[in-house]
Amino acid sequence: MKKNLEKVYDPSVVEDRLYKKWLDKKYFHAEVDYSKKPFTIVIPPPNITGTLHMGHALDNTLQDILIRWKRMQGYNALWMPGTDHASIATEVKIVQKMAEEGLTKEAIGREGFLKRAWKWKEEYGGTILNQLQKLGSSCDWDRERFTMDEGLSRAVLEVFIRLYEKGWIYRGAKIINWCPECQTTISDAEVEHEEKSGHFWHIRYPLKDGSGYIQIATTRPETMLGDTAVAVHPEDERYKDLIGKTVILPLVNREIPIIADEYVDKEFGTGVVKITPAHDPNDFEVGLRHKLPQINILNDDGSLNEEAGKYAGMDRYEARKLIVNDLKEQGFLVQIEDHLHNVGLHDRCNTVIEPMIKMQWFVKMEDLAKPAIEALKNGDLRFVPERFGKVYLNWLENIRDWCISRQLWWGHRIPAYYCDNCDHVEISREAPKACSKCGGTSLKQDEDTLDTWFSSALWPFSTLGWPDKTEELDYFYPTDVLVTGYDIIFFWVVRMVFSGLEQMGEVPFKDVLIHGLVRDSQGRKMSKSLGNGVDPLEIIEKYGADALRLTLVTGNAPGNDMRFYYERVEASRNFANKIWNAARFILMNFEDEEEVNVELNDLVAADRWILSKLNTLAKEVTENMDKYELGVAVSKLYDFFWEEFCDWYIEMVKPRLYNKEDKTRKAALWTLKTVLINALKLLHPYMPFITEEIFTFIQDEEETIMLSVWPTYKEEWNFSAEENEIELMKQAIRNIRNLRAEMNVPPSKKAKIYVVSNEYNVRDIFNRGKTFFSSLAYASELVIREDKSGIDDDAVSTVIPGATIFIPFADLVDISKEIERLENEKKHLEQEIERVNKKLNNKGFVEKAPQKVVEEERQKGIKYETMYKQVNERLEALLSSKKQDS
RNA sequence: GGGCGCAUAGCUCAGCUGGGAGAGCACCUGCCUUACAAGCAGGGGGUCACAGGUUCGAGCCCUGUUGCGCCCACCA
Repeated sequence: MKKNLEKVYDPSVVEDRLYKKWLDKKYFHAEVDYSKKPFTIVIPPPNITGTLHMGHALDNTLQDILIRWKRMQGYNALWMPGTDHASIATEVKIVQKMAEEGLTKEAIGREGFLKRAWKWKEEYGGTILNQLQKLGSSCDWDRERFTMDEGLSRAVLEVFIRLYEKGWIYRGAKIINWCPECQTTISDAEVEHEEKSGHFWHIRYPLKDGSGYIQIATTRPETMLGDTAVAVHPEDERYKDLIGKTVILPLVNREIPIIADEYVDKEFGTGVVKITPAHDPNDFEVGLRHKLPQINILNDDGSLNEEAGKYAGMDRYEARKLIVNDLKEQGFLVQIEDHLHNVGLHDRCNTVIEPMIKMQWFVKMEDLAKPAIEALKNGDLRFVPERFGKVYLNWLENIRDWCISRQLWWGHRIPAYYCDNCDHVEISREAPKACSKCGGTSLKQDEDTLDTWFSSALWPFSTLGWPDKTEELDYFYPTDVLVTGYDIIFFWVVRMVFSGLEQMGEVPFKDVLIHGLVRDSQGRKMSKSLGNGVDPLEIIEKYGADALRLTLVTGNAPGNDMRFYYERVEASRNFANKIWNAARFILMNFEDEEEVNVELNDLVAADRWILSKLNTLAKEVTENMDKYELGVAVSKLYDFFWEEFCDWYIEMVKPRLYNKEDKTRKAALWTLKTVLINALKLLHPYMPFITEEIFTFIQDEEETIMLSVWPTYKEEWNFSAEENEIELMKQAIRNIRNLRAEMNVPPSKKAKIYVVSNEYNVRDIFNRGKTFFSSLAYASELVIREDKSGIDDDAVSTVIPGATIFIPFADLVDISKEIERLENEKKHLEQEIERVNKKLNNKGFVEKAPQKVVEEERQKGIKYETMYKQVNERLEALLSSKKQDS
């Protein structure tokens, strides 16, 4: 080592250079290798329309930490990357872009549209992956996949056909969620419920026999145009006699029956419900039970159709106003009540969805859900934190059939072919040449595509080559952990689990690590419309990817939301700066050294202490990471590096480094380098760039820290005696600093320090600590004695277990102030002794608490007793000398 | 209606299986000490939301209460 690092660390330069090196060297690439254990993560594929936001940054930082860590532990670590075609999001985007050119989907046709979409994908689809690289993500880019790749599309086709053949995919006219804006069906999971203030319109429907009226209440009066019955509860005394009678639907003048159904809640509203089977999921069910006609009154764009008579062609809300008005004029409207109710919105465009009956494709969920439920219950699948398992279960246990067809073009087209001649439906991997039933040759493929989540549900195995029997699949599946946000459990996690179990016979991953949302500093969701989003790339540009990554994992427990603060990024950046400077300092001192070969026997107490601390650190950090406690792990690393290593150890060894004659200089250098390298390794998953930059600078023999060996606990580095010794030194130094600070003594003012102890062992410790003790405690000289003879009576003092330390600040110190200080300390010690004694005199504690805890408490008691005696002695001496003075 | 989470220092949050309350930022004091002022040393500040209970011992476990937030659900 001859040169040194640049004075200032510039992440923007270093990060790009290192990432390129990692790519060139193919460090991220994983090949099947049965001699090693695999560790696999599949990325939650970002949408090709996406650009990196804080949520991605968090999600991918967590994954990268895990994958880098496992790679260093010797696993064959594969992080499978790729993107999702995101059918609706992408299609909307492309339609918008076409609109700017004055074009529509219909105008250019399906083929033309898909051509454009693919072109768009080629152009922008990789954007987010490039951005992930800026973050340092160590994905195996050679294996990048896209949900509409040839292979993955084959997987989709295969799954569709298999499920169809099992009878688990079917086509049916059922009530579905329709988005009038996007003009497509959406699944239940895509409907967001929002409480909105609306009205409750009370309307009376006249009885046909002229005997009066029956009063209903509705929040959507326009749907009355599609009413085909009025329902009451079978046991409702008020209406019992009316069951079976007929009412005349106002405005429409349709005769509809009064039926009885348990679905009606007697207590709610008037106890009478209008039944609109075509536009309400419950009414749909009621309609089926009573064989009611279904009258669809809506067009696909949300306007009313010809069934609506004079209201045909009007927008649904416009019609609502008019209908209310007409009802009022004709005397059918009884009252209008303010009412809070849940409105279903499409999560993509916030349009109020309309339930409608349409012929669609569905996945029957019952049999698929069962094994997925079982997998969680029997422990094959585990959520971290565990509570999300309940969310998962709750969803699966109440799941309804999954509507998978979409009236969109961008996606996997449904492999259903309809015979023009006989209406037979042919499900086939390839377009059939002739109808298998009638032999007709004119077949048309279903126009619809599949829900985008249908393909992402297969991601953990489709990316590994399924349906082919590949080595990759055999080796890397099931994956080890899935990292994602809680907002996506229903959409994706659930569907991957049942798909994996069904197609592969095994869970797609063992653990699901759930994280929360990154919010703005005020706790609001980051959103485009609010404009409060923080761009991760700007943060990386300004502070470095390491700083961003560190910020995102620090002080956060799994599953909890976090707020984003610039101050916290600065703190992270400062830590990177600290690491850099520590390394620079160490290198500086190596400048004239060719090689440092040291044995453990050569190490002094301070060296052993830090080594021992490092040893414990490696153990604890690994344990924390095993439990996905990344935030805890990283804060331990932070504290160790900054406090123990920089603030204490480096300061302790400075005198040894500066003295070229010092026989322990080499030991210090060796220890500095050893601790630094191991700390860098432990930090590498969190801060990959700066650790790599320093590591490769120091280590000539290894070309990357990425593939270096993860530090483990070594019995020979366990030095508990030296740990205690140095902790005692630290306490002495801290006490002296306190004294000086309390008396406002400037650091430039050095002072003679006396250590008085009647214990040989303690004096020995101070003797060994002389070198650094003097510099850290601002001592001009350190005198170690057996008794206090010859020390000025007005010297200030401080007490540590086994020793009293005196500083003769004769002219700086006010004796009465010193007495006050000692009295405070005495009081404090009295309190401590009392607390300890209380515990030790408590029979319950001594008998029931673990031996270790009791013993610890005894030791504390002994320690405080000694200190108390020392303080008291000091105090009495001062008091008597004060008397003499006066 | 059901489920879940949160309530700890001025702010934002950690606190792992119960064993003497922590961090970052902010604030106050003193230092440009030859790695780092993006720094060093020191300091103030908390009946861990409230009320019960279990325990030798509770921020942590149990019950209830209050406040905030989230998710699910077909009261029209």
